[in-house]
Amino acid sequence: MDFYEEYKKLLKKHGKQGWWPIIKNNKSQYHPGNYEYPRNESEKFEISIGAILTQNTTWKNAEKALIRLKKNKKLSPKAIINEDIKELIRPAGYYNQKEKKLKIFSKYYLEKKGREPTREELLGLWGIGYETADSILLYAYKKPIFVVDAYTKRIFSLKEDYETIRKKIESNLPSDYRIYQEFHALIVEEGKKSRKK
DNA sequence: AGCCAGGCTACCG
DNA sequence: CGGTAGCATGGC
Repeated sequence: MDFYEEYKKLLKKHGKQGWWPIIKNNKSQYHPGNYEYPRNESEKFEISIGAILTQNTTWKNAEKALIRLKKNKKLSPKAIINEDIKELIRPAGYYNQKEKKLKIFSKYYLEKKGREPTREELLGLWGIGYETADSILLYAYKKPIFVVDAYTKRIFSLKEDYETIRKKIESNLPSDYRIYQEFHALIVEEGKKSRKK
């Protein structure tokens, strides 16, 4: 399958998606066509936390949790490590597991002292699997790594395992993080719409 | 009123 | 290895 053609078709159909959203004034701010995000460390951290919160959950619910963390000044590695955040992240579901995941990620985040994370390190953390690791690398660190999700498999009828699919798609696209970011977001948009009918 | 969301781990055979 | 229960809230 020519995934670059599929990408262009979806782009024409849905337009630029502006992922990953950043919380501003208590709502998700998308930035279509602007690939400069994230602009600082706290935005990188926010994207990473959002990637964990949205596991098997709608963005709407993850967003609620993110906003509550931010409102209560708890959207920082230290606060997440030291405070009880279960009640704040409750809307995102699985709050017991997700609190643990956020604490583990936050410790790792501090320990690496500003150095960029590696894929192997992220995958080694409890609570971070392929999709979450790759979302962090692609959207917070602009690494040209394609994020495979359930929609990707369904829309293109792909049955292989994660890594096989990822490499197959990557080898059919220009190695440009902006295209990877857009394509994954477009697939989610297409997947959400095509399910409702 | 059940099914599913921008998954992952643990455990089973 | 492949398959699946459990985790939990909120929207439709």
